[in-house]
Amino acid sequence: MKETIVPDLAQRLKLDPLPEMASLKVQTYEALKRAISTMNIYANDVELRLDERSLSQQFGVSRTPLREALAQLDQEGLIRTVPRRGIYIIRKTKSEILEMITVWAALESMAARLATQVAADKDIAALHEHIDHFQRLASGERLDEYSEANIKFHQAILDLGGCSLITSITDGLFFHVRAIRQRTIVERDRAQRSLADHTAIVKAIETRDADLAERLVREHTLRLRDHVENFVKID
Amino acid sequence: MKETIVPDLAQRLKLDPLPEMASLKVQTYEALKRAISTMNIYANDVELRLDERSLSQQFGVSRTPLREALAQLDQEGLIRTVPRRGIYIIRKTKSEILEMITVWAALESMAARLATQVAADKDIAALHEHIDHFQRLASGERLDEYSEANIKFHQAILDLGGCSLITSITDGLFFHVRAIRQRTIVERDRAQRSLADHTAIVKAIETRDADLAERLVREHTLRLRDHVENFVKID
DNA sequence: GAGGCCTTGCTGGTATGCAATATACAAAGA
DNA sequence: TCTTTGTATATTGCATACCAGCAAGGCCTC
Repeated sequence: MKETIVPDLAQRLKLDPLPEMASLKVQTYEALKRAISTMNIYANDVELRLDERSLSQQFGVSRTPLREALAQLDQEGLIRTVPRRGIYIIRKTKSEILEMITVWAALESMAARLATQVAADKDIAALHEHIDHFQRLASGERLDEYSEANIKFHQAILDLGGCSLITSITDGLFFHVRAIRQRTIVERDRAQRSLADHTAIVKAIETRDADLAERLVREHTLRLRDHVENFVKID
Repeated sequence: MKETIVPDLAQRLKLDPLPEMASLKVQTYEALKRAISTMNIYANDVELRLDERSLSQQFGVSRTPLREALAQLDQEGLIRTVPRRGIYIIRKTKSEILEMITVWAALESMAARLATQVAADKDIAALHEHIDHFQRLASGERLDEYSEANIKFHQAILDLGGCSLITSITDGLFFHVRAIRQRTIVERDRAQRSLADHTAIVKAIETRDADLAERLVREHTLRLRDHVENFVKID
């Protein structure tokens, strides 16, 4: 294949990277998901019912791409469409939340195990930044920022496992966990305990102790599970 | 709420098991999934491309419910639709298969741990039937039946964990694992090893040894992972 | 006045037509 | 002969119209 001067010319002209116009289905899906995650689903006064036609008007698209977006959200468990009744935003039950944390524990402990085998030293070292950030926020007042930093740390470990399927599953899980974040009363002693746990976890990964890392992650997350089970009221 | 005699009457009349006319979308979805699972995706001569119009004619439905079914299969990772190009049946890459087995290992080991805590004795005892069945088939010739019995055993453990989210995720995983079953060359010594593993796993669950059960399940499944990595050619 | 029946409107489900675009092929020019 | 460009075709994305089922409210009957 003979190379022409076109590629160089294009770069020199700083041509449009890529408009990358996403399909209306995807746009609508993301807009809906953002809207659902923004609103506090678990408040009592929110309207849980959606309407295809009014939504299509608000978004300025026809019902077809909207319905495709809704179908995807339905499969992800964020909404539920009942034929000839309506479309409802789903509030996860407490037992469903507990199951999600259980799966989270299983996957992250496996990711930690994998991390001890495949992660690069510098990537593991980067975990300390998460701990520092977490520590700063743990003594502060901003509960949501603290919670977000906590999730970020765990996502970092999940990434370190190098298993994209694990991260994609847990991403979906964290969406729901975030939604009930405002319901979780995080005491300060729990924050200190979490900090100690995180430090121990990083140390275990650094020393490439697969069994220890797995156990610490599992126990840490299952403790959160027990905490939610005992102290969080959802239904 | 006043109870009427209708429920009893209905049962007495052996009324329709389930008229429950599923929507065309669901029917199409299930038909497509069945078709995909029936055909050997990994054969070389299969047509990997689908066509909306011809499919809608074959199923006798319009494109709309068909597209919704396709969108769901797309999200599940069975197919992939490329705009203005076509719809393709996806062959999972080897690394994707390995990741699925890794997640499987993580979830089943957690399920085994949960089983030691929540499962009833009689349900655990029922595992022996799976082992017996597996043993009979392990020495036979029918590779697919052997493989199916193997999956059934693992699904039984997953069920014993009592976590429906785990079972729903692994169900999706097993679909793909089944698809490459015909590609896996299962040697007989592996079958014997599996049988020993299964027996040890059941024993660990029976004695309510959470750590042991989890470890045995994890190591057993990760061994399968290594086996696939080393001896199965997919791409 | 109360209860049952019927009408009507609202809802999601389905079918189909139009638009946009990526690909392949053919034809024309260098 | 090779390259380029125009066009035809094939394919999905999107929009609109219609259909069927359920719920609520009004009306009729007892």
